[in-house]
Amino acid sequence: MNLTERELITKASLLRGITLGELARQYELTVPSNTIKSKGWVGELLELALGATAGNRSVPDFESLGIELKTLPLTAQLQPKESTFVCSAPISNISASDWESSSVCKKLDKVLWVPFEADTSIDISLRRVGNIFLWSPSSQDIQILKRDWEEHMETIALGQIEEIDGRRGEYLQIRPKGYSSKDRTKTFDLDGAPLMSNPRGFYLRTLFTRKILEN
DNA sequence: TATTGATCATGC
DNA sequence: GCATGATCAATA
Repeated sequence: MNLTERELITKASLLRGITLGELARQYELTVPSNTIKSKGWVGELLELALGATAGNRSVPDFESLGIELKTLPLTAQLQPKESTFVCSAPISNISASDWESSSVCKKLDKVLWVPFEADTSIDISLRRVGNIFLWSPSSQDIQILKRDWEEHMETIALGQIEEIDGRRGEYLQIRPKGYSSKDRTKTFDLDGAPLMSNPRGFYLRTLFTRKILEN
């Protein structure tokens, strides 16, 4: 049942132009009337359609291929509309790690991008899937991502998590990630003393996914 | 109006 | 609570 990379790409290419409504019908899913209560729906639909197997385990969507699936919502101008969540930021333990062994690096090693129409004027069931493509970061991309990651991790290691905001990082930013701003998770302050803080996640800026899309 | 900060759903 | 999947909405 495990597809080869080539088979996956072929399968993905067949989805070009299909509407979310058509795809949902194939899997007997109901198209949500709005995305506010169904934020992850498109991602889950594409996981089904392409046979991703990871569920909510912390492994790539296509485990045997080491490929991560990411939907990429587009504006009416076919530009990326939103930043892309990568993974949560480790703020609770100072696990001495380097870029190569980081979750961010592993997640972005191979990504199957699924661009799709996300302009709100289009009915959800009529939004079309675009040209799905397999991508890996270029060496220049990696240089910048690695630098961003190292700067964020150093700030966290110094116990300055509260200083971090979404303005930091050229390609990779850190923003809140949780159920609400009241969410708290364990971390530490600049003296190493325990502190409760808002959970955060790593996100790719739209500036970066726009560059990806252009190539 | 682009970006940062806040939020929604589900499974275990 | 944290992993998965993200988009909404206030504000600069």
